[in-house]
Amino acid sequence: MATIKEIAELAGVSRGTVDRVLNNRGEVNAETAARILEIVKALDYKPNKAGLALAARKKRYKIGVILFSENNPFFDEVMDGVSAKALELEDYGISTITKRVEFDLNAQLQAMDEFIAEEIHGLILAPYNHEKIREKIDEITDMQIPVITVNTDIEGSKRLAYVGTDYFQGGRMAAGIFGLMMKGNTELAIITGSSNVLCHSERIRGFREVLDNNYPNIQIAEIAENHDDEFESYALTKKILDTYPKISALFFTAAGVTGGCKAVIESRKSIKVVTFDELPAILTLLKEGVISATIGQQPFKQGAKSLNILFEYLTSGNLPQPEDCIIDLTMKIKETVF
Amino acid sequence: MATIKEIAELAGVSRGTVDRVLNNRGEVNAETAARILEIVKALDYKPNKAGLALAARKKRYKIGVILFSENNPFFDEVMDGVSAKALELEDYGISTITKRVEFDLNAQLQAMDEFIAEEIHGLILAPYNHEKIREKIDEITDMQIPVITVNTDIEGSKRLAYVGTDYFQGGRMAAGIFGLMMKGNTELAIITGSSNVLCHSERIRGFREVLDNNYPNIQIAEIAENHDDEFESYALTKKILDTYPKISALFFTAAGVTGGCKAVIESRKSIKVVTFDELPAILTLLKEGVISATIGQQPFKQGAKSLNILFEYLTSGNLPQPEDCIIDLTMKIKETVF
DNA sequence: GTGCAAAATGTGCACGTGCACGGTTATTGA
DNA sequence: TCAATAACCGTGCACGTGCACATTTTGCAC
Repeated sequence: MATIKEIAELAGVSRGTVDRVLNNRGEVNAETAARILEIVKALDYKPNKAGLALAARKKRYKIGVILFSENNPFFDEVMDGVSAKALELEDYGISTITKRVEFDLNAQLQAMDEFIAEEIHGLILAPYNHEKIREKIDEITDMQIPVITVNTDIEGSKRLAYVGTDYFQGGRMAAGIFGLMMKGNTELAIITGSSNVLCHSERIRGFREVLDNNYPNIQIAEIAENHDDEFESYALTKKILDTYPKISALFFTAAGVTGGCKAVIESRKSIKVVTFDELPAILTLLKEGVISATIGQQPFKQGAKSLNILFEYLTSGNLPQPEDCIIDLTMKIKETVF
Repeated sequence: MATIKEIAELAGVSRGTVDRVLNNRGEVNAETAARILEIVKALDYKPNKAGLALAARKKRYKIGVILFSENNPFFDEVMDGVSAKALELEDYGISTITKRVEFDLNAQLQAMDEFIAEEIHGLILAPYNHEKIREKIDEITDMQIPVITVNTDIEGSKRLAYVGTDYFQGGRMAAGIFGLMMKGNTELAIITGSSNVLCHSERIRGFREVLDNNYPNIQIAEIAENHDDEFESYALTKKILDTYPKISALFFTAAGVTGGCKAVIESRKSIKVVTFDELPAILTLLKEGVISATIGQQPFKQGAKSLNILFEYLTSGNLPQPEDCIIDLTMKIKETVF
């Protein structure tokens, strides 16, 4: 692997000149610069990471992390992922500050402002979906502070990248699972969350696409909306199971799963349930056979990936590859839980 | 983060003395050593990775990689994982040499001997399951060269770690998928490979465990053994489908999948097929709906993980955590293939 | 050709670690 | 008491990079 010193010797100049060319700092004779760049290209020079890290040790990067905290084990895992990566990158000048805020527009805006005041060098944000958040993200980005949206994207914002799953694809996957499980003409219902939350609407869109094209035998009897309230979801599910006796499956787009499952258990009917995430409560229901399958979003990986992207961007200027940012969905069934 | 220099200042000695204590090189006064170790512990000192890498740049680690090559796209992907990690670790003194050998005892033994002669510092091996390979692994390990078995383990050998999936768990997962898909009393057949190859026997063991305990409605009509020969598998499958007209599903433990599926297509029956891996041929069959689900073994990840474990061991002396070495199984259905 | 900026280039240090070498005390033997 | 030896410890360099500063070369007016 080539070093700056080697390039300098080959070009017949000193390390300093090569350095100036590589980091376009200071004036260098055009011919010399061209010669150096040629050698750089020929040797496929890439700066040594260890040397880079050592030299950059004086300037540390402070990364702000804003996640939701409403007794949400999902974001606990995102946090674990960030922390694990932070430990790994400690030697490379990365440190993190975290704020866990309620699911509330103003709380989030305030947290963002506080981080600006603290002069962070990058921000990882699980965003509340609102125009004002988009504006604030753009404002921060314009200050040369890269922002990563994690788990939920704010489309049209100037964020550096979105790290999370593909909601549409998640819906398709759920439909595929029902397609495997269900025989003959049958009905199912969808229990979803607030329709203005992207994850629900997109999952339903993907779900429908697969059903329409591949499984005409499966009909959607009703799409019921709850508001992340377990009791509301319980009542809703109960009513649906009473109203449509032919229903044999339920698709939860993520909200109110435990409440809904309570109604399923009480109904004593054989209902196939598919949902998202691998929270302890869901895994328990999976193990008990109430939930047939659950689609995981790898929150730990989302957290780790987010920080890694910021690290690469801040230390090397590397832009994230869009395909790297989309986290794979996983699928769990009873036999994969212990 | 503490450095050797800081520790030295606190202990009132020089960097050299601290270095001698940390790397137990040379003689140090017992009291001084104790004092230093106390400070080390108090500050939770961990050597700076960048400094370490820079200092170790003179001594490079040569890692040998032995994988099978019988037009096997699976090991191509393992190789890709190794290569990707190798690129990442290039700056930390890691280089790799690869040998792709046929599925043959002597070819593998010879490759191992050649690597010994080349004075490798570590070995990643997709082992041929044979007593002589176990002996050779032990011999290499006794020479202070760590060995990683990848994809298949050689149990009882002195290898540093096994990186790969849990075969037993893979069988359980397959059974779980059939459990979801199949209704009422029904029969299935298992198409497997050589019974002395661990992956087949273990998968069947796991498969049976789940069926016996959870799905008494599913009966195993026959377990047929082929020898990784697509035509043999085709004939075998054809015969089974003729012999047992009630059969509604096939479980391939990994060998002869395309041949078997050819017979399934020709039979024009509705047969649920579950198998392993995500080779192009299998993904095509999945997309076409011939295969219902396939269980992935993340070969890329296996390769990357193997090299990473060797790196950690060689540069820092870190021993791998057993739970880190077991690679998660993934599950793909039609809707997750593009 | 002399002076004098400006442009171009060279040099030295810091970062944290490993390691070779040299140096300074205690301890032993005569 | 003195030299010889062992036990113990300090110093300097290398590794690759970034950056501040020093130095040389060039261009230009007089």
